[in-house]
Amino acid sequence: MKKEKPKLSSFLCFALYSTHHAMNRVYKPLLAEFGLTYTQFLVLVSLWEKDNQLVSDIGSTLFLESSTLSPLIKRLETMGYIERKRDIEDERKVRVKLSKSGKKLQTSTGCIADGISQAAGMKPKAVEELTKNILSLRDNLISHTESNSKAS
Amino acid sequence: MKKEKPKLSSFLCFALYSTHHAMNRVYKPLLAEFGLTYTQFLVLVSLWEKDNQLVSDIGSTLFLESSTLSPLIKRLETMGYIERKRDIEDERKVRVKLSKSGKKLQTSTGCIADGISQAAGMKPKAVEELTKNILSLRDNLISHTESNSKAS
DNA sequence: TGATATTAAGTCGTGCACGATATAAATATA
DNA sequence: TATATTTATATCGTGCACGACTTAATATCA
Repeated sequence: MKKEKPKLSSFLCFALYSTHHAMNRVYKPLLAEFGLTYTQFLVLVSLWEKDNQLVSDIGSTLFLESSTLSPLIKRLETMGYIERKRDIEDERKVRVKLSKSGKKLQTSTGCIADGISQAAGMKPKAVEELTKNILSLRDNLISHTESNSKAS
Repeated sequence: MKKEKPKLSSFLCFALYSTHHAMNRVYKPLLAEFGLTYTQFLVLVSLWEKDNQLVSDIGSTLFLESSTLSPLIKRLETMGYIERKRDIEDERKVRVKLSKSGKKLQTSTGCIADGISQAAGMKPKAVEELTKNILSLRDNLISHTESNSKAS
C-alpha cells in the first residue's frame, strides 16, 4: 500500500551534487581573475600549507589521481605559479614548488575566503559543524569503497 | 602575531568537493551496470518523480543548462530509456517521457539507494539532518550568485 | 501587417576530472 | 647480469558542464 517515493530533494547525494555546483559557481568568477580553476586553487592551497610536495602527496591530500594532477600542475607551471623538478635521489618523483608569484598569490586570494563565507550566509560555528559532518560522511564513503575494492 | 593559516581540511568548500567525488565513486560502479552516469541517473529520478517534463523543467530541478541536458537526454533516448517529443501547442518545447524500459529501470535501480545509505554509514535521522543543512547552504549560495548577477 | 523581441532547445568549442593504460625509473629476484 | 615487479608520473579517450551562438516558434506592438 505504501508507495516508496523518495523525492529527489531528499537525496543526500543530490544535495551534495547540486551544492558542490553552486559553490563552484560562486568560486568561478572570483578565481577567474587569477586564471585559476577551483581544483588548481586547491593545489595551491595545499602547497601554501606545505611547499615542495610530491605529486602523489598532493594527490592524497586532495583525493585526486596523477592523471588529473599532471596536466593541471603543468598548467600551473605554464602560468608561472609553481615549478616542477625531478627529485635527485629518486628520479621517478617530481617535486612541486611554489614560485615567487605563486607565493604572492596567497595574499591576493586571501579575500576570496571572505567572499565565500559571506555567500554561504552561515555562522562560523555552523560552518564548522557542517564541515565536520560532511567530512565524516566522506570518510565513511571512502572506507566503504576501499573495503569493497579489496573484497573483489 | 596571529598567523592566519586556514587548513584545507577546514574548508567547507573542500569538504563538499571531496565528498561529492567520494559519493560519485560509490555510485559509478553501481550505475555502470545500467550504462548510466550519475547525471543521467538524476534525470531519470526526476522523471520517475514526474513524467513528461520539459527540458527546461528538468534543468530547473537539477540546476543544469539545456546545453548540458540536450546531449545527455539524447544519450538516454539512444539507450531507449526515454522518448522526446515536441509539444503540440508550442513546438519550441520538447517533452521528455519515460519509455517502458525507463520505467522498469526504477525498480531495478531501487537497490542502489540502499547501497548508498549503507556506504554512508549514517542513521536515517542524521542523513535527513545533514541533507537539510547542505540544501540550506545551497540555497544561500544560489541566492547570493543571483543577487550578484543582477547587480552587475 | 510587418518588424522586433522573447523564449526553448540544440549546436559547437573549450576545459576539467576521471579511469585505464603506458612509460620510465628504481628495486627485487634469479 | 638479465628479467620481473613495483612505484611515480604521464598520456589518452570519455563524459560532464559551461558560454556563445543558432534555429525556430511565439509574442508584442507600432
